Amino acid sequence: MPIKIAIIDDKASNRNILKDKLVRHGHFEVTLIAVDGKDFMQKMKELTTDKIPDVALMDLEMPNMDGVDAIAAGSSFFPSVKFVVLTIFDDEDKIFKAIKAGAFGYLLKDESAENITDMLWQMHESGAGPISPGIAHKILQLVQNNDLTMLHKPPVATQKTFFDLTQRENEILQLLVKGLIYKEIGVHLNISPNTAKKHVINIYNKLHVNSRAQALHLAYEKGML
Amino acid sequence: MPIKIAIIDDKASNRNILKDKLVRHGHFEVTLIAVDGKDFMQKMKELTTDKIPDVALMDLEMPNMDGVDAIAAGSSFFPSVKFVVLTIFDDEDKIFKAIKAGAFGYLLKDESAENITDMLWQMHESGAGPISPGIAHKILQLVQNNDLTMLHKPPVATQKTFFDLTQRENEILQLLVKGLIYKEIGVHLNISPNTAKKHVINIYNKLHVNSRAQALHLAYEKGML
DNA sequence: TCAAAAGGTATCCGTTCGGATTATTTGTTA
DNA sequence: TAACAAATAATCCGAACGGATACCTTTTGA
Repeated sequence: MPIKIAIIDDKASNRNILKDKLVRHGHFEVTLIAVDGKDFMQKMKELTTDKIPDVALMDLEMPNMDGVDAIAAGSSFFPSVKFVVLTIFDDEDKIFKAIKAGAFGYLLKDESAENITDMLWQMHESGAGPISPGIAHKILQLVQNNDLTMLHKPPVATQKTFFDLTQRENEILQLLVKGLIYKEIGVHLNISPNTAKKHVINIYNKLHVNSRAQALHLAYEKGML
Repeated sequence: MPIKIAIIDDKASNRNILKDKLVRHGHFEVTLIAVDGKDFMQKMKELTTDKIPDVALMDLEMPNMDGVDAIAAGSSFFPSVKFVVLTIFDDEDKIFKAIKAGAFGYLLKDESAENITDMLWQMHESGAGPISPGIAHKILQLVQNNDLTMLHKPPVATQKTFFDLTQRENEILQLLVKGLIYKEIGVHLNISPNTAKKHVINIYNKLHVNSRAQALHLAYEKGML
């Protein structure tokens, strides 16, 4: 049984070349191709079970919904999918955000095509997430330097990792989680229920969801509380 | 100029085989061999400047002074030396401790000799610490779950059935959590949306709540997922 | 200083939800 | 077998929600 792959990249040539390399390998089957995170989430919802990918190769910088957000949302809603970043970016910030969002691997695009397919195959064999050597090194340094220590005792910027909710929106998210209705949120914050609603809708847009339940799901899964 | 290597391992056969492989490669020169951490520190102090190793291949479990302590001490006193763990242990605890102690790389002994020499050479070329794929994967997971891994706090005894939800009700709760609406729940379970709704209302009654958000809140807080 | 970003308010509309009620069918167990 | 829990299903109603849109004020950053 071939490994089912999803490719998410806003650049057509990237998508095509990658798909080519994968199918040529023989053990891979590309079951989903998307041009950005939003497109990916959309298409995932419409897939039949047998087409749900084992692996999602995710670019990072994309319009509408970037890779980090897509991984955060995707790994919550489709936990069986292994999200592997495939990008040209190797800065610690992006690496860190992607990992915290739920990335299972992180590959650089300057890796040779053979290396990429090999590492994906290795992942299937060993169960270990594929990571480019240079990235592995940076992750190690991340652990070494107290970039992690700040996470032991969350100072301020802990949940600012993704989705960039504003101060107010975070406040309101906390109340949403408790199950308050608009009217009650309004009372708690001394604002109109209409305003509360406006904020909530804004939150939905940022999280790329469209109901309380979905928002709470994401919030809990990604530790935004 | 060859890369100067130190080998620290309490097992003679390991030391010899490794040394053999390295010298055979041609680019390496073994300038120090020690049987444990203490021996390593001792011998380092007596080395002439031109013999100070570039890399120290450090086993972990050793008498007198183990690898972690040796890395901690060694990286303090000899900051120019890159300490690379070479061991059979791949548990997160050892990995984490070694990294915090100052390890620059982490290789597993089940790596082939060619791989090890290759990765050491790569390190010299790229400046990135050599890390076995399986280890890289675990480090990534360490970053991902560091709040759990580091401050491992077993919450409460496993609860299973808190509010005596029936089988079906639990199924439906799972779907509720994902943000499905009645119609969708019906489709997923091949039942009428009305029935789905009935179940949900029943769940609310058992949990003593009256909205999806509140139900999810309880479900997450009480670990019913 | 001037344009964005963030926060606040309101209204309209169709959909979904939560609650209550009633009823049939299928197991289980006393 | 009688009683009961669980699952299934339908209907009615008012409340709440989600989405779009338009407008205003305050804060902030280039």
